[in-house]
Amino acid sequence: LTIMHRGLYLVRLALWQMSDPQSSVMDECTLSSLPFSSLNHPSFHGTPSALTPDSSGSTLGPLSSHAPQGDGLLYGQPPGLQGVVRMDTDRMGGQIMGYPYLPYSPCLSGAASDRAAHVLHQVCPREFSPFLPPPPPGLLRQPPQKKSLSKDSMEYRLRRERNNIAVRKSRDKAKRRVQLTQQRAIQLQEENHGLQALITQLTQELDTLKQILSQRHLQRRDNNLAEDESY
Amino acid sequence: LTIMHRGLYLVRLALWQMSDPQSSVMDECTLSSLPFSSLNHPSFHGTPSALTPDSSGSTLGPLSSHAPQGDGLLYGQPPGLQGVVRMDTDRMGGQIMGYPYLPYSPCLSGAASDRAAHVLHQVCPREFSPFLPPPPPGLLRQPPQKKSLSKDSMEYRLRRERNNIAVRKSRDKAKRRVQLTQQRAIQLQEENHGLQALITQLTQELDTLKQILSQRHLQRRDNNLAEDESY
DNA sequence: CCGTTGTTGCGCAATCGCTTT
DNA sequence: TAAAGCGATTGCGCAACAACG
Repeated sequence: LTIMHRGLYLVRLALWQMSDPQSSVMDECTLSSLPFSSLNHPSFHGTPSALTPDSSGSTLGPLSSHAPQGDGLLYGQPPGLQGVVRMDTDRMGGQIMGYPYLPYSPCLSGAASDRAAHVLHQVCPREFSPFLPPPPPGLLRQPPQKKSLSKDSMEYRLRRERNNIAVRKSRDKAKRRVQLTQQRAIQLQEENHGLQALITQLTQELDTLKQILSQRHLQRRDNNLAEDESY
Repeated sequence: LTIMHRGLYLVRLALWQMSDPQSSVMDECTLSSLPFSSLNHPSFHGTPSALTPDSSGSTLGPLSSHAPQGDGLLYGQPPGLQGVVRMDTDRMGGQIMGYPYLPYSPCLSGAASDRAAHVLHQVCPREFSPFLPPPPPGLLRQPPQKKSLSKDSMEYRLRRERNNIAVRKSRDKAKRRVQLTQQRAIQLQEENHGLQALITQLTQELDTLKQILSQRHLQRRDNNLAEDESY
């Protein structure tokens, strides 16, 4: 079991790394264009999604609120709900080598967005709105109750397996993206150093020339003065 | 077991120092110091680790080999095993804002070090060595059988909860790191543009001065010629 | 509207690296 | 010196969405 496991993993990893993004060149700048959307909205909860078995999940509710270290009080409780903020990258055929990959997350700031998202989730959560009158009940299913796929159903396993594949693919893509960003940052840094050196050199040259010019100027003025005197 | 452990650790350390990708440039400022280790070894399998319950995992073995689309044949089988390459960042209090965070992955360049690790893995894998005679069985436990923590034991839940907290923390850190890298890349890019502009300006200035100087030169020579003539 | 693929947070298990015993 | 303990990482599967088609 595990041997196969490792073997297959190695194969996948090797193949992945073989892809070898030779982005080393990428000439000068580029990157400016940032076709990134941002900040999706939370959307509602009541949608049980098509792939939900008997919901006998392994969440193991209790025992989750003591936060051992002083990690800043965070990480204490197991939050719930996820994926409220997305970034909608890709969506054009898996373009990884396309430059605009830097601004991955739309909320480059606080890292608190997740928790914020959760809060937001709890704030405007449930149904359409508590302020609006309930829509005609004949047009919406309160509990959509799509399909309660049993855990051992073939359909369920098929869906799970497909999703697992998608997940692996997506994570590989994310990893590549991060690596590219890192490479790019390093490259940019080196480029920066080169440019700084060039600027230093140019500045020195300029200073030299300016000095020469001013000396000529003085010299010429002296000459003129001499001529005036001799006049 | 632990002997091999330490031995492999040394090997790993050596490999790390051998790899050292960006030894080429990067001399100037920061970023050069790469406190990132790399190349962990896989270590053995039979060790149930201290935190392993009845192993009634939800792996759900079968049904896992059809790879629907043409995703490149990868992502087909459910691999197993993980964490072959580590980087051992942090380890100083969670420093995130310190610059040296770019080289997250230790294999920024050829990505061959990973393969090397894997190879190493397959080369010296299983037990102490197939070539050595088995050590006195009284001194080593074949299946260490640390503790078969039951899934519902308090100890198990405590460990799980602690690990969950650590995982959340680690992932937050990773996310912050990625975001910082992106920010940094963007900032570097802007800086690059600024430097480019400066270079353009300096070059123009230099050209102008050079022209002026050459003109003065010509003028002075003409003057000299005139004087000579009038002489 | 429904089904499929892509993302993402989370928990689990395996391991690693380091400290303590 | 070896083993135990513990936090940190990471691959993986699951479930809930999100985005398309």
